[in-house]
Amino acid sequence: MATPPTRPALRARYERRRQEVVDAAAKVFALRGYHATSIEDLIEATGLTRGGLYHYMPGKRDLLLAVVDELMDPLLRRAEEILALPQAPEAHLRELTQAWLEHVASHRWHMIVFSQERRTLEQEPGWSDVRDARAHFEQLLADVLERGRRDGSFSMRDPQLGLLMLLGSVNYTPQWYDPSGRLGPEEIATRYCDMLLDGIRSAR
Amino acid sequence: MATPPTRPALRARYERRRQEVVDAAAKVFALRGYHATSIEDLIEATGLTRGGLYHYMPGKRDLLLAVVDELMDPLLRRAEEILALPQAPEAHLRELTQAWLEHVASHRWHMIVFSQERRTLEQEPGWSDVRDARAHFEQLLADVLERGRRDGSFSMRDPQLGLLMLLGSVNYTPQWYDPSGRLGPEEIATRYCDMLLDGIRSAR
DNA sequence: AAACTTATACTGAACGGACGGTATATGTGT
DNA sequence: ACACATATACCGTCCGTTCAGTATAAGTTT
Repeated sequence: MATPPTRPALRARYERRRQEVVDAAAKVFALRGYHATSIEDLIEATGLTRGGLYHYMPGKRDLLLAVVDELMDPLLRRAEEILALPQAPEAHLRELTQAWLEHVASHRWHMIVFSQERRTLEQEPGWSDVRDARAHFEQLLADVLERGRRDGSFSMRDPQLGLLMLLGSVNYTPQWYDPSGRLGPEEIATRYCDMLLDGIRSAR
Repeated sequence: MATPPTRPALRARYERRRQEVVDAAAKVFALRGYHATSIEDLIEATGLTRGGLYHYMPGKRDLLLAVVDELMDPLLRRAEEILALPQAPEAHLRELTQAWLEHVASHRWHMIVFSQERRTLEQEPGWSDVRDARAHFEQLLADVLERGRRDGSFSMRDPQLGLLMLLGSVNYTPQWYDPSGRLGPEEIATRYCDMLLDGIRSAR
C-alpha cells in the first residue's frame, strides 16, 4: 500500500520504479484523459498488476498530483538562474523561452495533463502549489516584458496581451510537438522569439 | 427517449430547449471536464430531472458530440465569405482573426470542451467531421500566410511555425477571456495581428 | 364548443455493470 | 527470519441508462 522501503539499499530501486509508474501514467492520462483512464489502463501501461500498482501509489488521484507536482520546480529554478545574470530584456526573454520549451518538450505528456485537468483540479489539496508555481513563472515573464518596455527595447500596445500571446504559443506547443520532427525545442524557441520581437511583415 | 416531436407546432419549442440543454452541458463539461461530469451535475445545470434530461438526449456521449458538432460550421462559412472578397493577405488575415476571435468569445465553453476532449474523442463516430472542419479552417489560414509570403508582404523564417503561433495564441484565449473584461474580441484580434505582423520590438 | 384521442413533456424508482480500492496470499531477495 | 514485491479475488459504491407511469397540451370528432 504505497509504503516506501526503509532499507536504504532498496530505496533507490523503489523510487526509480515509482518514477516509471508516474511517467507511464502521465502518458496515459494525457492520451485518454484522467477520468477516462481506468486502473485497468494503468495496469496495461505499467505492466504491473492491480496489487503491484497500489504498491507504488496510494490512489489514482495521488498519481495525478504526482504527475503535475514538481513539474514547475525545475523550470522555476532554471528561470531564476537565467534571471540572476544581468542581461538585456531581449536576451533574458530568449533564454527563458528556450529553457521553457526544452522543459515542455521533455515533459510533453505531463504538460498536456496539466492543461487538460487544470480546471477539474482547482481547489484540490496540493493543487495550490502547482498553480502558484505556474503563476510565479508567468510573473517572471511579465517582469521581463515590463522591464523591456521601461527601458525602451519593447513597445507593445498592451503588455498583458503580449504575455498572453507568448503563453498561448508555448502552451499550445505540446499539442503538435513531435520529438522526431523537423524542429527541436531550441529552434522553436528562437523562431517564436523572432516572430514575437520583429513580426512576420517584410521590411519595407 | 430523445424523440423529436413530429408535430410542427411543438418542434420549435423542443429544439429551443434542446439547445439550452446543450449549452448548459457545454459550460459544465468545460468547468468540470466531460468524464468528471455526472448526470446529476447535468440535472442541476439544466433544472430538469433524470428522465426529463433523457427526453432531450440519447445519452451523455451524444450530448458531448452535440457540443462540438456544428461548432466550426458557422466560422467556416464566415471565413469563406471573407476570403471571397479579393484583398491583400494582411487584410484577409486581420478579418479572419477577428471573425475567429468573435466566434471563440461567443462559444467559449464549447471551445474549452473541444480542447479538453479532442484526444479522448479521436476515432469516435461523428468526430471526423469536427476534425476535418478544424483542419479546413487551419488550411485557410495557412493559405493566407503562404499567399503573403509569395507576394512579399510576409517574410517569416518558417511559415508553418507562424501559423502554429497564431493557432496557439487564439486557442489559448478561451482560458483567460472574460466577457466582462477590459478587452473585447475585436480588440484582442487587432492586437494579436499587430504583434504577429510587426512584433513588439521598438522601432529603431 | 365539448368530449375524446393521441402525441409530447416530464417524473422517479430501479437495474446492471464498471470502477476504485482493499485484503490476503505467495513469491523473492537480503 | 524478515522486508519487500507482486498476484488474485473480492467488496461496496457510484453512475449511466431504462422504463413504467402521470400530467398536459395538441389535434380530431361530434
